[in-house]
Amino acid sequence: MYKMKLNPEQLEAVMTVDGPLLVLAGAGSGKTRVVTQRIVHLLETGVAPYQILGLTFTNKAAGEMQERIQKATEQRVLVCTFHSLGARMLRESIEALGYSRSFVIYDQEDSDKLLRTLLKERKGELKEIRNAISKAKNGLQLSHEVSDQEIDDFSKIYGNYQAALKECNAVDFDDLLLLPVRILREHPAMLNYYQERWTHLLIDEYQDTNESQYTLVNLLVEKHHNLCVVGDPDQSIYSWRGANIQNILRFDRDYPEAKVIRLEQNYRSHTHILEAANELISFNSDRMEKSLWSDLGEGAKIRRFTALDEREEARFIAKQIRKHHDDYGTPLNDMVVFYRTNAQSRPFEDQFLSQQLPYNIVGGISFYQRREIKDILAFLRLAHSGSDFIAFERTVNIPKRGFGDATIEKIRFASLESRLPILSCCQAIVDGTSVKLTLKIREALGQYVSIIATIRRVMGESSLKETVISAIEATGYLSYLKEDRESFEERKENLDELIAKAAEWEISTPDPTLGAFLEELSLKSTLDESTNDRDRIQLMTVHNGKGLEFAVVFVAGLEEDLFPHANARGSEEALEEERRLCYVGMTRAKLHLYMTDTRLRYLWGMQRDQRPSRFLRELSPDHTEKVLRIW
DNA sequence: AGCTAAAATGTTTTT
DNA sequence: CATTTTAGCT
Repeated sequence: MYKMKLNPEQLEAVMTVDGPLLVLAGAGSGKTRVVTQRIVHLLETGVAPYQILGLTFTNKAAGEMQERIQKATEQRVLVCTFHSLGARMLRESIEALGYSRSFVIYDQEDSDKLLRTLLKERKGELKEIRNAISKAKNGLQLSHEVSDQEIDDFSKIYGNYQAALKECNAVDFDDLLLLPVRILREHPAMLNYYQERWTHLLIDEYQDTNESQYTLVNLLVEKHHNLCVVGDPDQSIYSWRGANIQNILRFDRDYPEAKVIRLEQNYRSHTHILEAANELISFNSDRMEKSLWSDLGEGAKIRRFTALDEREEARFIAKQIRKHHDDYGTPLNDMVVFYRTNAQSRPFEDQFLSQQLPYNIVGGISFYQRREIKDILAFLRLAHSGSDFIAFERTVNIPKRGFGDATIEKIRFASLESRLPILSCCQAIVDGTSVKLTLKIREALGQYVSIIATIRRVMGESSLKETVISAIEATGYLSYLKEDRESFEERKENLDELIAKAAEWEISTPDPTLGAFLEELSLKSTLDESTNDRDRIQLMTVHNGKGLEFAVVFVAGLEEDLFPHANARGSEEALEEERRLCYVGMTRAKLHLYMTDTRLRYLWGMQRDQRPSRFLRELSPDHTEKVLRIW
């Protein structure tokens, strides 16, 4: 009966269960409903829940979809991100590549630290090299397959980095995609196993998949061809992360028997907003034509405002928010301020704070990237794996025990030479069976090793919550934090929150091991943490707004060199991506859309004259109205 | 080894 | 300008 609410195209997408299917789903075309109901329908036709695999862009989207399916059918289907899928596959099969099952996942900070110890005198090139390695991995190139053209000894550095990761029994984010592909390619039996395990795949946001994700999917569906991909080429905004828009554009060539369905009715926005967005995106030349339409009525025109500076811009937006909230009763959490760069959030925070408007910033520094959280997690990681050099380096001198760079280097070399994992090597040094270090250092190291041993003991005997607490207590971490009285309270609160999260997770998870907990935390994105349940205005980058919708949307900072960003200058391709980004921002709006720019803006430490974004000129006056300074 | 102060460096977007 | 890295001093 739920199927009656669907339009004919949506219904066809839901009912097509066999063979490859491409759903070109324009903004607001009811994509989520179609995807969810298609899975529900698959279950109804007799596909077992464990044979279905849904892949989404964020954990949050995955969780929501899983929940909806469960509500409708009382069955649980695996829906996760590509990176979680990779982690899951590696957890089962990584031994085929010579790693141990207790591997840890390095985030960018960890990876950078590792790379830095390898680079030594060349650390000026760190970013360049890190990006090159990431690009190579996303393109599925191994170290012996890359050339040294751009960076001296690149192949060697890449190889060393990969070897060092393995030495630490760690994988980086890109490995979560690359290594599963290697397993499938190098081990036919495993390929066969996974192909039979997941017979029906469904992929959301297909326009933002990269080469390794594309290959992973193609390997998995090679046998059954039951693949449904959903996406919108006009919303492809992650090419800088290796996403290849061609993956969706060439789908019908990859699968000639594919059915293609276009969802072009928009159920979200009124026509002024929608047509202005259509107009804007039509300035892009390299795209698949489509015509989104809506029958929700004309609605309000887009309101344009040019402020003197970023403070006035924030004041204007705060005023409009007040108006919508107080006069029209729009809940605060149904309004959003979008900006191009995270740094732009400052003036809004200042303004909202002084006006006492509750707000919520999505993105920026994640809870799990805070120093105190990473410190404690590093202790836990070392207790878990024993090989994690980066976790060792981070924790060995917390609290201060007199370890400096030189000593840590010595221990690292000892570990490499003896081929002992870093923790066993420390034990050997304490026992006197490895390199000789001063008595003072040996005693300090002994203290450290026994702390890790304590955590390990609690880990074996007690709950996860107790393990986290033991990591905080055995290390004397709180007194270490007290050294900085300024930040102590806040950091302590964060640690309490970590304990609470551990306790909560432990209850809601079937097999709550420390390893699984650490894995989940490393895959958590800033987006996944945000809760929209309290009534607060949402502040976020346009990138973070993908997939969301709001009654009232503000797109701020529409100025040349900011949006579009200066880095896109001169590249038609990059400029088109900026335009798609602007399109994504605009199409989030249901009822009201405001677009603002400023004449003056503090940027890179100085005040600069700003010119209005070319995107503003690309909107026809039919759909816009100027708001003057007489609010 | 560890602190403080000066200097450099960099700001797009993030799983 | 704001944060991070380095140098120089103890």
